[in-house]
This record gives sequence, C-alpha cells and structure tokens, in this order.
Amino acid sequence: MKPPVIADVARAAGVSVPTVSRVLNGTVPVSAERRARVLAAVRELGFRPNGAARSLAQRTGSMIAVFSGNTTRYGYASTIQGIEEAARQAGYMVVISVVETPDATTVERAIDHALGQPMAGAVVLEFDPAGVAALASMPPWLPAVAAASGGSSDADISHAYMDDRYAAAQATRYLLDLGHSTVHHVAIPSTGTESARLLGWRDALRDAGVPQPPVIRADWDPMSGYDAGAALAKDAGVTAVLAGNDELAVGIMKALADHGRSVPADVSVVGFDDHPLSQLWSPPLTTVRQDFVKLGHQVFGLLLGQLETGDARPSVRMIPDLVVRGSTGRPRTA
Amino acid sequence: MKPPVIADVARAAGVSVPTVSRVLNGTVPVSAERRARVLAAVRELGFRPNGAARSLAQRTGSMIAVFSGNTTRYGYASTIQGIEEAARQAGYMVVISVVETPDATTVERAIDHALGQPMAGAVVLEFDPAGVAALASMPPWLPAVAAASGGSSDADISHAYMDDRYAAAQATRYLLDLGHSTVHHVAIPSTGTESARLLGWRDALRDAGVPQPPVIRADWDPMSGYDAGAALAKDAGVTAVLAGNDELAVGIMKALADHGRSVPADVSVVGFDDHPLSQLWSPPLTTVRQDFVKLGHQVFGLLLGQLETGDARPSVRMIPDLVVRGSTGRPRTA
DNA sequence: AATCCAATGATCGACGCTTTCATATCTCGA
DNA sequence: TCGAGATATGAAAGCGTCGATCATTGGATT
Repeated sequence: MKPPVIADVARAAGVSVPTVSRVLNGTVPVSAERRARVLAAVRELGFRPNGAARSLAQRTGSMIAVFSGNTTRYGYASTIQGIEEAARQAGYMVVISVVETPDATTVERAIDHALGQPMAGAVVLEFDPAGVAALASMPPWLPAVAAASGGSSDADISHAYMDDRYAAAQATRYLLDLGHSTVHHVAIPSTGTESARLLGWRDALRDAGVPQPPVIRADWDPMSGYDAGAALAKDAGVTAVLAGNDELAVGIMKALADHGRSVPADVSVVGFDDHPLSQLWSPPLTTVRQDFVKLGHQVFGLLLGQLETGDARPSVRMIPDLVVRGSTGRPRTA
Repeated sequence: MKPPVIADVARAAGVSVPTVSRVLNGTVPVSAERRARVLAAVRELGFRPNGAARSLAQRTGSMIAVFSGNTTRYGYASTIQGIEEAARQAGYMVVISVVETPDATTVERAIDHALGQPMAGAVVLEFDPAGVAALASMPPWLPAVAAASGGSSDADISHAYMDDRYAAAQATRYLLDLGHSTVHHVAIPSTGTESARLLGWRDALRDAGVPQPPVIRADWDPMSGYDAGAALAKDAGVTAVLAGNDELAVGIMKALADHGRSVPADVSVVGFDDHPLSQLWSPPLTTVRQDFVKLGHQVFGLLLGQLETGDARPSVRMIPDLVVRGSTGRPRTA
C-alpha cells in the first residue's frame, strides 16, 4: 500500500501532471471545470504532495530547526511552544534538535543531522553554553535567528531577547528599597560569560553602593537550589535572595523552611520566570515574569521576515516585569 | 552563498559523482586514495548531503513525527524528551506536530502538514482526546506507534503505556488502608472515555465496598485544581484526595491551606506524575511516579523495531510506583 | 603471452514535483 | 473574415541523490 503520487491524480482527473500542480499551488489560472476534477481526484485518492520532492524542486524547505538544550525546562519548553504556534500559523513545521553540551562533537552532530533535512531556517535557543556553541557553528547560508536572555553573543544574527539584566537589576533594587542591606544571588549556569541575571544583580548592588556577597552557583536541578538554600540558611546575615529561576527559588525556600527560617519574615526570596506553579506556593513566590511563549512568537517572526524579504530584521527586546507576591517583605530590623 | 552539492565535491576531489556517493554511503569499496581525496573535499567544503534529494531517491525519511497536545505540560514534555533522546541515538530527527483539539479540521491539518514531509514513522501521544483523534486518522501506510496512559483506543497499533488504572487503584487502596473512609478524586480531562486514573480510583473504591463520591472535573491548569480544592475544603467529610496530576494536587493543597485545612493532618493528598517540584512542596507530595522519559524511550523502541523488521511489536506495559512522602497520613478520627 | 576474472570507475536513469517553454485554443478589433 | 494577442494546457527539463548497468583497468592464470 503506497501513498498516491501526483501522476495518479492526473490520471484520475484526466489532466496532465503540471495542471494538478498548478491547481494545488494556485499560481497559474486553471479552468474551473478541470480544477474541480482535480480537486475531486485529490480528495478521493487522499493525495498529499511529497514534501521531499517539493523542497527538492523549489530548493527550499517548509521546516525550521530549533536548536535547544533540555526541552523539559520551563523556559525552553514554553519558548518552543511559542515558536511552534507561530510556525504552524505560517505553515512551517518545527524540528527539535537537542544540543546537550557545548562540545564541538555534540554540536556538529546536531547541526549535521538537522541540516541533512531540507530546512528553511533555524532558531537557536541561546539560553546556555550549548546554544552559544550551536549559534557559532551555523553555516552562513542558512537563515538563522536566536532567542536569548539578555543579549546575544553574535551581533550578525538578529535575535529576540529578554532583557534579564535590566529585570534582575530592577528586582534587586526592589529588595534593596524594601530595606535589605544586601541581596544574595543563586545563579543558574552561565552561557560562557556570566548570566545576564547575575550581571543585573551586580549592577544594582554596585549602583546602590552595597557590598556584593559571593555568588552561589547552582545547576538546573531544583535540588541544587535546596543545597544553596541550606548554605544560605546558616548565615543569619542573609535576609534577601534573588534566585536564578523559580525552580531554584522553590528549592531555596524549602531549605530555608527546613532550617527554621521563615519566608518572608526572616528571608525574602525573589524568583525568575513566573513558573505556573510559583503562585501556588506557600507563600506565593514574588518573581520576574517572562513571557516565553511570546518570545517564541517574536523570534519566529524575525525568522519569517528574513525568509520572506531575504535580509535580517533588527533585534527585538522584551522587558520582563516584576510580579510582587508573598515571598518578599521588609527585613525584621528595618 | 549556497550550500555545496555532491557535484562540487566530486569536482574538488577529481572523481565522479557516484564515487562520492559510494564513499559517503560505504556500500561499495573505493580505493583508499580516492576515498581520502573525497573525504578531504567534503570536509573542506562543509558538504552535507541534501536530505530532500536523499529521501526522494531512497523513498524513506529519517524523521519521525510526534503528534502531541500542549508540549509544555510535564508529562508531554518529558515523554517527548525521551523520544528525542532515543531517536537521536538511532539517527532520527523528531518533528513536533501539535494537535490542540480533537476536531477533524485541526487533526487533518496537523497530519497533512506533517506527512507532507518525508517521515519514516510517527509516534502519537495518546494522552488526551486530541491524541486519540490523531491516532484514528493516521494513514495506513505510515508505521505508527502510540504512547498512552492506561491502554490504547486502537488495538491494531502497538503502544507503550503506563498502567495508570492499576497505579490509581493502588494509590487509592493505600489511602483506604490508612483508615480513610473514602477517597475523593479530582480528574484530569478524559480521553473520550474516562481517564485510566479515574477508572482505577473507581475500581479500588468498588472493591473496598466504599461509597463513591462524585468526581470533580478539572482541566490542565493548576488553578483549576485550586478551585476544586476550594470546593473540597468546605466539606468536612473530605479526608483524602487523589489528584489527577501533581499540578492539580498543588492547587488543591494551596486551596486547602487557604481554607484552614492542614495537609496531611486534616486531609491527605496524593498526586500523579512525580513532578520535579513536588518533593520540594511543604509538605512534600506523596505521588505516583511516572517515568515519562523511559516511556518515550520505550515507545520509540517499538517504532524502531517496526521500521527495521516491518511488522508490529507487542505493546509494552509500564507500572508506575507510589512514592510516599509527607502529604498523606492517617485521618484524625481513625 | 593470451585469456579471464576481479575490482573499481563512469554512465544512465529513476524518485515526485515545479517550472520554463512551446503549442493549441479562443477572443476581439480592424 | 482574418490576424494579433491573450490564455489555458501539455511536453520537457531540471532539482540532488542513489542504485543498477556498463566500461575499464590491473593482475592472475594457463
């Protein structure tokens, strides 16, 4: 049992192959009568044009590759969802290419693999070192854009980015304004240089002329937030923490609670991302809301523009906003 | 600037086009010296075979389509990750095709779109009505498998499934054994028939000869769990709740807390899925652990077997296990 | 040294679709 | 009524790759 091809349709409709093609693509007028015959044949046979042949003939694909790290993380999954929605709208399919580590072999393998297929363009999720490496290895002839958090490493490529540096500074200032003498930071893994969130936190502390506590490094696992929180809990001087993301914030809060320090009475905690569960926490988490789905829409829009006009669009900046909930308050002594 | 083609490589290496093809595919012996020249040319030009031409010529793709609902939900995202890992291992790319609703138009569009590309096979995430509908519309010539939770609607297609019915019954019995007089259930959206989780819950209650409270219907949004929890909180007779998933459980627990009922002292709550954050809750959530990543591996294995041997593999059953943490305990009066 | 048999390289179509290009048909104004 | 222009349609030529068929070379055999 094989799928029907265009010749089968042509035969069934009693027309030539190109005529069928013209009806399907609607570029050239076809008489109403033949058009009807063709459409009827298409429906009857359940014909679906062969994408491989199609992209071979018009030397352009209708798929876009998304290079991403672990797709189960909230920010990644949401951004991909946004890209997929926008792509589907525009008639493109999304191919996921996971790049787990930034080493050359892994990156090359992923790119080779993806670009072995007929791709119209690529979106790189430049949220981690692997993304940065992938971006650096993109072949020049492939239209590509990047979604980033806090600026891109590659100025030649247009990108949509969350201004996390600005937002982190804002969140830090908010804590400072509440009366906290300083703010600690538990950082997510960096993209090679320091994460924009860390940079913004540092900016705010510097501008306020406040001492900078040492950065606590965590990985993507919420449990590493727990470990960081446990360390923080032992230091009575800690009254405010900016977490690199909500998962980490949750781990931190749990550790704090387990060590007898209450949130927000003893310690204020601010997260990052506005994870769907963060508002259901006790207390509800104050966090920096990131609209990743919209970021996905935007970055795909950039790519689409590039695909249609041929030249790159200027980058798009998105500003996350602070959502104040129950996990932050004035320090005891203020 | 255009990507190099095989003819460019042949010219650069001073050999014929088929020779390059043979070096690349390694089917027929080629002299060591020419082979070296070809490989050098490939590397230098950055040549990558055109997938469209390739799949057209050998009429088989190296991509597999995954039909899924909203990809940001934990179970979906994790399963897709598992599929992607296994597929990458085996040299396949994963194409995401989101089917948002079960209506014919949406399903047809998604399938048309995906199958327009050269697909080797398809995996359907049969976790919701949209998945069921997608499965029903799969063309017969495409090798397809399904990942399901609690049995598949289609006996002709091999599937890997979590035995949620069994697991839900087990979890319910666990609560009953703790001394609760009955167990309430907040259900996730069903797949057309009732969800396996609901069925298992009902099994356990029936077998125990215990009255079945009315089912509370929720959707995928954690906030709908909150609403359900608020309703439950008003009924003093409620001492145990089996939630359709962890997100819902979190919402329920929050509502319970907001209404002055403590967990687990007043009400025991059991979740489903073992979401990464559920152990960091206060109290840590007792839940039914589902290894979705492994489910993804398994279901891809099924597809791969089918692709290689041509005939379908028997279905694979996976048994989730109950993880007892802090959100459950004996009822006050027991 | 002549013949035959590997071993290896080159030529020649598919594959399914799009896209010139040429042809048949038709319309309309002079 | 006839020719020019417009228009629908068909024939043919790729798109980049792979597989089968042919042609060639070198060496081994007698």
